[in-house]
Amino acid sequence: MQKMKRIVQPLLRWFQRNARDLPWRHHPTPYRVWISEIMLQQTRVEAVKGYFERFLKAAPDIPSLAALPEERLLKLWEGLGYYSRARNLQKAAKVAVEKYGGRLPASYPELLTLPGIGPYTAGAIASIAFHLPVPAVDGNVLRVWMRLTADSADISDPTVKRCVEAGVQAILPEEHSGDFNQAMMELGATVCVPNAPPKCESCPLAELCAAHTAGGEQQYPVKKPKPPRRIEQRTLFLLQQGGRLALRRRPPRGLLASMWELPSENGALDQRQAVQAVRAMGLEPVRLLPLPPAKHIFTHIEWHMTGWRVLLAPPVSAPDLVWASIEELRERYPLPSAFRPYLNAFLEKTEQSGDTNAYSAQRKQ
DNA sequence: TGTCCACGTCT
DNA sequence: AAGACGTGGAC
Repeated sequence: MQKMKRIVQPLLRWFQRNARDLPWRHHPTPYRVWISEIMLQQTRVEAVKGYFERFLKAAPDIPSLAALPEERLLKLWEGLGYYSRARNLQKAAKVAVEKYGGRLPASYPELLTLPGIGPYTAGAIASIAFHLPVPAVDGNVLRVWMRLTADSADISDPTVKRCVEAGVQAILPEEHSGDFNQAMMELGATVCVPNAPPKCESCPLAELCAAHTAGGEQQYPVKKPKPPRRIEQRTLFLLQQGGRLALRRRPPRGLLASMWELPSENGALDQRQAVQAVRAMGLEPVRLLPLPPAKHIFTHIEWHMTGWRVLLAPPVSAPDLVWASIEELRERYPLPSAFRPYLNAFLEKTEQSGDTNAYSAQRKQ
């Protein structure tokens, strides 16, 4: 498959002229490349842009990342999703401090041992930051490669990815491995896009592309359909008292681990059941007002939510809850996006006038 | 509305 | 090997 060697020069030249100007490309130090690559796992460039610089400011180097309090760390990650990425980032930072003198190790196999760094990310850091000749095959590269070779193997199969890694390894330009890997990903993100239609008119590799010359770009890549999501009914409570809102910490494992949430119960509770549930938390409801239903879609679950706004009789004592002010909702407690519709309902009722805070700003976008 | 991106990593 | 783990935007 040395034939694929012909893509190298046109691709590198195309990348030189068409690389997007992205914040993490400015000073591609190992630390910056690492943070950006973890943020970019399963996450679009546009979503990461708003997080990268703020994160770097809060944790400018590996020791400061290792020392960040967990709540601050998760707050910096709030809204990005896959929160275990943030925890693994910090675990790896601690390993780097203890084992590698506060730096990332400059070798692919050592990078692979760090939490949160798998084959793709190890390849990306090794090639982009350390200029080592290692492939970095992500979903973009896989799609580009399968189209270039008109290969109808199922990319859900892990062995197929290993074949593509071997193929890239065989043609990788030793002196420009990082640029080559980035160029493949950039082409996949901006030209050889998923779904209809890839922009073959502006592709530097169109004439070398087996799928294109056969007129069938869109048949690739082939992959297994995903299993359907399961639907869960949840009832959320907006427990209000003196302008503050009750929050609860989620368990440290599983869905939205260690994030904060609105107190909630399984099932769609009617008013009578909701009163019982609130009493079971150690609180005395004065009035319950229904809130509109909302839906949140995770990869594998759909939450169908109903909500109750609950006015409480003081004094109030519930051991598992904290009472957060608007300021603390914004600055302190990491809250996943799933709760935003109901947090907004609280803020709309609580805000004095049209002032701006983090959530009302997000709401207006 | 629903489907896809989104192989990325961990378990 | 296959399921868990978020989010938002494009179409």
